[in-house]
Amino acid sequence: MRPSKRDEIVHKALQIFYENGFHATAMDTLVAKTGISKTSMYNHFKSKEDLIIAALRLRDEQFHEWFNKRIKELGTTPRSQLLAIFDALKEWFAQNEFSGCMFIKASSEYLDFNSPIHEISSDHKRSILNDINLLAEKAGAKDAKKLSCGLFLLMEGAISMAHLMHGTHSATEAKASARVLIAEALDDK
Amino acid sequence: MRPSKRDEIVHKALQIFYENGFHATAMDTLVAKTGISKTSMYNHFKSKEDLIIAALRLRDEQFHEWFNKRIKELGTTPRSQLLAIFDALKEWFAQNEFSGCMFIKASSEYLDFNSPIHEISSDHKRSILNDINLLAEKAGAKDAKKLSCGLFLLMEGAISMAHLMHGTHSATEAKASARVLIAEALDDK
DNA sequence: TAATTTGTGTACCGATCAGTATTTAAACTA
DNA sequence: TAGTTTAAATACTGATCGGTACACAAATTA
Repeated sequence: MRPSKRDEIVHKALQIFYENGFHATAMDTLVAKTGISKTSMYNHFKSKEDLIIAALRLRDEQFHEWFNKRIKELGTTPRSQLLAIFDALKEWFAQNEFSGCMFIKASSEYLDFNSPIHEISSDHKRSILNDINLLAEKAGAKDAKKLSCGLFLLMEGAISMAHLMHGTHSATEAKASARVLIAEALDDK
Repeated sequence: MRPSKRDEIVHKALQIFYENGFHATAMDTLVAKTGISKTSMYNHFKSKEDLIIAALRLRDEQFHEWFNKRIKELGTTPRSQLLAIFDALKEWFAQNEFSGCMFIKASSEYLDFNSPIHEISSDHKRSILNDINLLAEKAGAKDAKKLSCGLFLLMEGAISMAHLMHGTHSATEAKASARVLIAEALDDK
């Protein structure tokens, strides 16, 4: 098995699903836009849902890598890194390919809670929350769980609104509120 | 024109779109589940998109009415009403028909920024933010815009996460952070 | 009662959907 | 070089999609 072909399919499908939606992207569209034959696709994935799942797993990897790397680049201390979350978000929102959170979109289209698509999406969010929680603990928050939940919800709200309102504004607003939450969790004696 | 039939179609379509998704709900499904003939539907709406738009407008009305009413019932002062937002959300999340925000789902499926569906969704969110902002002003926040934006983002994050994680937890967490933001905006001299 | 509007049932349209069969060719492996 | 795996092109399947045509029934209006 040559893994490169499979990877090529997943990478290209991910991009097309992201900008077009899942139901709205037909397998024929994928064939037309990628130049890869349908036979090859069904050789590597037994169904469209399987391909979607693979794309979501790739996205999960990509996002985690980018998120944690960028936060560490934008902030030097755990505390500044907590705030840097929102600088990283702003950069993301500013990209013209930005089109919201892939997992929110996936779970919006596949509403069955038992669907693996829904499961992957919630797992993804849980692990992002976990990343933030580790940062909050390292920063010495008096209630790391409370702080990380607050920052996480601000982040999620900002992502949704950046998509809907089509701008980077929500990142700035989220950062302002994040500053308040961080100050309360770290400054108070 | 008898308006009752049109209303019946919109009300029933709203519910079905909400629990099944937009692309995933075929017009034939609507016919089967409502018992209303397809001819009648296309008599009142010139396309599926038109019906979706009507359903979203109804949802906007319904949500606003419920939201503002429930906040006023759950809180006596502007300040307690700001906090009551999250009690209202918790009630919403606890309903077993709850399946996330209809407008987030709509804009997740119809990704074209120029689509009227996208427009209705962003208008809806803007007016919710406006409702919160009015409350923040009445409460005497030193920076009402900042406070209302923060609470709004917490609310949006909580809605998304309640859907993904399938629980009411996010409302409680959002409320805890909201308390911090409200205290900072109202208590500090 | 006569005319008009509105809803229904049914059958249909061309397009498109996810997925498959078949054949042929190219590329890797032995 | 022979054999095996993988990709490709093409054409197809049955189901379903959004939307329409048509004939008929019920209710409203005049």
